This record gives sequence, structure tokens and C-alpha cells, in this order.
Amino acid sequence: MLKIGELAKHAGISRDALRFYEKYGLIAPSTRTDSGYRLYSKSDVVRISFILSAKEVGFTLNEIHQLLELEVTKDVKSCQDVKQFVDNKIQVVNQRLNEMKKIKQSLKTLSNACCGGNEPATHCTILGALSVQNR
Amino acid sequence: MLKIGELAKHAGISRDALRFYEKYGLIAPSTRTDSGYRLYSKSDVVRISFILSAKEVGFTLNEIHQLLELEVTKDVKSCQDVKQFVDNKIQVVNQRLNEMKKIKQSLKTLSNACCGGNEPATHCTILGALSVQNR
DNA sequence: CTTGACTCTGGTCTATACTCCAGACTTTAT
DNA sequence: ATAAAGTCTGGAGTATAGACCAGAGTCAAG
Repeated sequence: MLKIGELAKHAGISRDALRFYEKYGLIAPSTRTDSGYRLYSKSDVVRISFILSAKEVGFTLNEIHQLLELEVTKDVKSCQDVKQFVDNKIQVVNQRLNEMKKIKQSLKTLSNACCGGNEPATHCTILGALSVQNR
Repeated sequence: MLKIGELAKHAGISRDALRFYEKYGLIAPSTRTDSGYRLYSKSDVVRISFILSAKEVGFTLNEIHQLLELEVTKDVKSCQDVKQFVDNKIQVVNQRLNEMKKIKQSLKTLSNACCGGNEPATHCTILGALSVQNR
């Protein structure tokens, strides 16, 4: 079991962020000490790492809440509902993946065009790289 | 040349957003009419589409500004600087791509596990899918 | 030539996702 | 036993990314 500071350090976020996520309903510590200190379990660690991954790729806390809520509401939702919701999210993720790949390609084109030498970078711009793409 | 409303419609954002980006230094209309109306050129359209793509994949306006600033500061920055900055961004994008792929895989696992039928979704959860991943 | 749609500037307001106290209590280290 | 470090709740403050509004000017159609 980890105290809030330990989990925060482990996850690379602040204690305040953890308490904020709790207020937001994303994660609650499994238990508390007699004195009221939060204690987080291993599964809490997994949960936090999912939350951070999802955030990393651009899901809002609200969307993450929906994803996690599937668990809470699983008894009242039918498999059908869940599948539809998830398939929908997969579409979103796919779109973002494609945008991301385009951006990466632009950056690579730019990096390659750029000799990396000491002279002024007169010909090195993102938009230049983009218009090369578009040609 | 497009007026602000036309560009906004074309790009799928609000006029206010465009004016906000302008204040932020991301994009300025090529010219103005005598009466002060903003007029956007084709390259402005390209620029906006880059901004939106970058936003889509999770860059903040500030980061986008840095990407675009390469153009403005190109005379004072050496090729080396540009290359380093860009290669750095490519690392970031790569990390996000990987996170995104993981999320997508989780969602797919979940979708597949889920029969899609009418019964309660007792076994369908993201965290369930995640722990299957981790096994 | 007026009505409606559009644009201008400048300002206030909002949601999201936190951060940063304050004041009190608890735990750990020496 | 005491200081330092950590934690608690509650509330205020902040940065980002716009949305919204007022009052005034502009343009296009009938």
C-alpha cells in the first residue's frame, strides 16, 4: 500500500492532482489509515497509469471517466452498449493516430531537409515541409 | 481571399477562435480591406490546417507556436538548432503514437471480449482489458 | 436606402485541469 | 521529545483555450 506522496512520485504527478482525480471520481484509494491517510493498492496504480496514458493521448478527464465508468455501470449496460461506445472511441483513436502520423511525417521531412550545419536555417520551416508534402 | 467567417466555416472553427489565434501570434491575415476586414490567403488556409492538425494530436498552442516560430526565427537560428528542436519533437510524437497504440489495443481487446449481445456487460471493462494486456 | 448579415475592437465570462495556500493533525527521524 | 516531513480538508487562485457580448461600423440584396 502506498501513501499519496509515494504514489504521486511513482506516477510522476502531484499529490494535489491525485486528490483532484479523486474529487472528479476517477480514482479513490482502496482504504484509509485510522488517521485518515489515503492508502493506494496495486490496482490503484494500474488505474492511475491508465488514466495518465489516456490523458497523454488527448482524452479529457471526462472522456476517461466515461471509459472507466463502463466498469461501474457494467451491470446496467448491455454488452451492446459497451461495444458501441468502445468502437466509437476506436474510431476517434484511429483518427488521432492518422493525424499524428502526418505530423510525424512533416517533422521528419523537415529534419531531413535540414542539413544540421551551422549556416542560417533559411530553408527550414514546418510549413515548407508541409507544402513539400502537399505537392 | 477569404473573410474571417468564410475561413472559419471552411476550417470548422469559430471566428472568435481565429481572432484568438491571431492575438496569440499563431496566424495573422495576409491583408485587410480598407474598412479593416481580415482577408486570408491560401497559405493562411494551409497554416490553419497545420495548427488544427497539431492541436488534434495534442500539441498545445504554445508548442504549435514554437513549431511555427521556426519560420520566423529562421534567420537567427542555425540549421543545427532547428534540427535538434525538430528531432526532439519527433521523439515526443513517437511516444504519443505508442501510448495511442496501446490505448487502441486495449479498446480492441475490450471490444472483442464483448460479445455485443443483450446480456449485462459484467465482464466488459477497460481495466479488465488492460489487465489482460499486462498478463 | 434600409434591412439583415457580417465584421470590428475591447471586454468579461467559462470550463478544464490543475496548483497553491492555511491551519490542523500524524508520522518519521534523530 | 521534538523537529521535520508528510497528510488532511476546504477554499482560493491560475493557465489554457476559447465563448460570448456590446456598441459601432460595413456590405449585399431587394
